[in-house]
Amino acid sequence: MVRPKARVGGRSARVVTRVLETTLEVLGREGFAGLRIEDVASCAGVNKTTIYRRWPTRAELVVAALTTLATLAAPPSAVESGELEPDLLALFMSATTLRASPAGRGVVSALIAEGGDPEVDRVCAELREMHRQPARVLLEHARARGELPRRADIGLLLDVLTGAVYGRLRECPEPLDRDWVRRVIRLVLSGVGAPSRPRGSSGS
Amino acid sequence: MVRPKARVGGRSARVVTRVLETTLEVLGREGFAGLRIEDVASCAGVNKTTIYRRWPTRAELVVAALTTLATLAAPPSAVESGELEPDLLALFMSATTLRASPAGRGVVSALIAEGGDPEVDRVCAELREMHRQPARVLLEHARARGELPRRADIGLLLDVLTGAVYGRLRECPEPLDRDWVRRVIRLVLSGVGAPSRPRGSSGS
DNA sequence: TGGTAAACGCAACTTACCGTTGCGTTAGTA
DNA sequence: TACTAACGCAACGGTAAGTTGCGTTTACCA
Repeated sequence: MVRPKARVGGRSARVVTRVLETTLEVLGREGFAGLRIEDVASCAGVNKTTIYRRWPTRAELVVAALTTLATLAAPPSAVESGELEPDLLALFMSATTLRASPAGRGVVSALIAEGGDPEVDRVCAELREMHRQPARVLLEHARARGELPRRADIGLLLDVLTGAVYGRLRECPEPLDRDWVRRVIRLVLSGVGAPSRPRGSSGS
Repeated sequence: MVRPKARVGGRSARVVTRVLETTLEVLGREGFAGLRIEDVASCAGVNKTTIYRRWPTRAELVVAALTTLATLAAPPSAVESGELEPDLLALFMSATTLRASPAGRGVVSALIAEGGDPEVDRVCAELREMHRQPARVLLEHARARGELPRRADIGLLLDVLTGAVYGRLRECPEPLDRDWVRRVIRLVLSGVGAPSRPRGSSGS
């Protein structure tokens, strides 16, 4: 069996990068339902045949775009200041930061959208779990150092926090209101029995 | 100007009812993206031309289905026992009850889905607000009788509660876990400073 | 009870996008 | 420089959207 010599550099790599990047852009503009292959092709300056040969179905294209461009799809590594509330706030606000770039909007729309296609849904669920992970770490560290009670249910906290934030992101396209996010975090942390910080002394 | 005699009873009414009901069923099965007019037509035992003449676009059909069948789309009138936690629990669990009927699944999918069409999205937002209303009333009554502190932010409570529940409904199709919903409610109510009920004595 | 026309069924049509195929051309690799 | 993987291009068939014309059914009213 003669292994065909794969061409990894040069034109092929350029095409792959451009197509996947454009896919995320169009995904952010039109959503999954409105994503047309020919639209992606023309925006990427590529013939649609090229796309079909590499990614047979629309779902595979979107899956590839979300998984391959890991640098974009990956959640921001949380910078821990050591205080739970401002760390969580910074983390959740990063969704708004992510939306600043065209491809980032595609990632966010994948985080909050139902694709309709089972394979796409699976990848979106993975992506959501990836984005939950930094928050989970923050909560676990906070519990380890006593900022959260030892019996705190971190899974439940994550469900409520991410549910509220993603729900808000889904319902209106405007950037997150920093103060609203802060109040959500305070409400939930206070519910689990975390010591509340004074109302005024929050870093902007 | 001769007013055309409208035909409200008989065949026309039967057709309208059957089509709109079928639309919700198909919406629950396939989602908005996968809803095909010809599919609705055949399932309703009606020619597709009939649908197009009455509802020119797919969006208008879905909007009509969601708004006209108000008895299905309407949220369950909350039966107040006088205690906040079990009332909220019963209210949120009704989403699962709603899903028992084929058309109810269409309503639920409209509550949690992004349509892609702006008009459909607007109606879905209205529908969500309709379903938030009973919970809002429960919370306001609870605050009025002192079960919640006077300074409790009811809008915020609703954002967090519905965000968590709808997020859960969206991510997996299984019925809501009653105990999980109860823990969400307790977490949030405890956060706002509501007196917590004993852990065991909840009317399952 | 019969006449009128609103509403429906049916078939044929255009349009749009999907996804495929064959073939010529470009450009990475040896 | 020779080879060929990968791309561009054009044309194709398939499916569903949405439209139109016309004949048929049937609700409404005199």
